[in-house]
Amino acid sequence: MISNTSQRSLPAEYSSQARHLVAVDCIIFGFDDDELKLLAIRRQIAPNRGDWSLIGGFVNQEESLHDATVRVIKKLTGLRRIYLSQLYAHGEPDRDPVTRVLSVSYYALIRCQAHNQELIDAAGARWFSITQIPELIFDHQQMVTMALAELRKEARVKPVGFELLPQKFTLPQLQILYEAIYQKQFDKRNFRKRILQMGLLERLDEKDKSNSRKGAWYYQFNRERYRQLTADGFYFNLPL
Amino acid sequence: MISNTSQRSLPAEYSSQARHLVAVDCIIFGFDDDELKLLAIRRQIAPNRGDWSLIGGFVNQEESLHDATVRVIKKLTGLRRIYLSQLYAHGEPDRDPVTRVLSVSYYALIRCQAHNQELIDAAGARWFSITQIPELIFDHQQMVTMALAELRKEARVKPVGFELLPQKFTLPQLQILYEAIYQKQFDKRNFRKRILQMGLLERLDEKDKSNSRKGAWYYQFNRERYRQLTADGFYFNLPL
DNA sequence: CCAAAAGTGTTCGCCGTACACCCATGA
DNA sequence: TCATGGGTGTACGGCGAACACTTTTGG
Repeated sequence: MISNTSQRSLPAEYSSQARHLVAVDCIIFGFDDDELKLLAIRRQIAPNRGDWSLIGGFVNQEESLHDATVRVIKKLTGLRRIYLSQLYAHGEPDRDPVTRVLSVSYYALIRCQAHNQELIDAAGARWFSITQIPELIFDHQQMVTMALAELRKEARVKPVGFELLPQKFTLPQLQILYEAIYQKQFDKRNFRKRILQMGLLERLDEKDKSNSRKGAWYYQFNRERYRQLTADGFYFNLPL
Repeated sequence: MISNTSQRSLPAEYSSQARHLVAVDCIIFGFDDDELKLLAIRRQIAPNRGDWSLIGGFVNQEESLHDATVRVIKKLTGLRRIYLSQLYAHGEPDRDPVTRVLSVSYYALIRCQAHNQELIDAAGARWFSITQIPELIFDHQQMVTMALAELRKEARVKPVGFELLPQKFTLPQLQILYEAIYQKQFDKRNFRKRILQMGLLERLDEKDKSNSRKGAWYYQFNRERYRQLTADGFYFNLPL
């Protein structure tokens, strides 16, 4: 394929066009200590070096946006195999004060517990409760706001919540997660009824006794069943 | 601001990065002859010159994505002041066979009737019923599919349908529009009930007699009232 | 036996759905 | 007067919302 510097073989309508720096930025959500959290890092390049920033990086010549996002997340945090969804292309010419950089934001959901070790390797990475996010560079705060809105929209109609929990989880845990996402309390009985009615959870023969003497049953999300039902026209739906 | 060719004053972390061609492509919907329609044009540059294509164009150096979209639509069709919403950033390296071009797609809704004259000026532009879309270049067919899905999602929860109708419209017209969007028939009584219950339509003292002897009342959408209600936590909702 | 969290059912009101006839009018 | 499209009301069922007590068990 034609590289950046040898443009002579392109048709004039292509070669005469402006070329742009393109970055990806990633809003990474996790769930821990009964709180929804955001991963931020200290920016590693000037200007604003050391300020809090989303994970991000430039898109290489022959790399898809999705691949760039995966690469950047992997490099800066060690995380891989996480839930990723494109959010928005941010194209204001002055959004980066240095020069024009287009940025495509992605939001990501990860299971904190399964990845803590890897994150320790990421110098400067830190989790913030979404109720206490520090000042972020450029338009990153706006990206977070959009991502949260999107997460709240998605969590009603797609089983994305489970991307934030361990494979085995309890119903009280699940409810606390949803309460953290929506910053709102739900009725225990109604919440359980709705979740279980959908028939997507399997109860395991094991209890989590870390929070009570009685213990709470572990459940797991049945992905296969979800695929089947979806193919039959079923829609995940939590009227919160 | 720093131009494309004089990169020497940028920090090394910026100047060493790949630069990309970035385009916008626009899925323009209209409603006419009781059908939902898509606007396509004959591609004006090689390769694939003359093939059916979405309206699109490259993003200039100091131009936001939104501005680029407005400019491109204006230039190719004469249309302005239309409803625009960003859809997706398409970043596969080989999506354009000539060279890598990132494309950000937007979907647009316009009132056909109000703009027919301008469109006549746009050589090669044509409306296609969404049930009979011709073969489109590159990944444009996929963009249309995404845009349709998005329109169907949005039309349930936001009053976007009115962007496709004249200011004055009748309830039979409105219903036909929704039936065209969802390719599904609705019960007349229930449809009217739901729409009118929301209290967003005002009946005018005028009838459209072009389709029946009795005539159908004209209505108009009350934007101001919609803003008020939305501020109070009201959500537009059509359970179709 | 007590504290602390897990688990469970019922009632009520609203809304979505199905469904069939009268109205107005120009030709 | 009749053909054509415009307009209207009701009954039923299901689901979301509100609500309080029992169960388990480690200390």
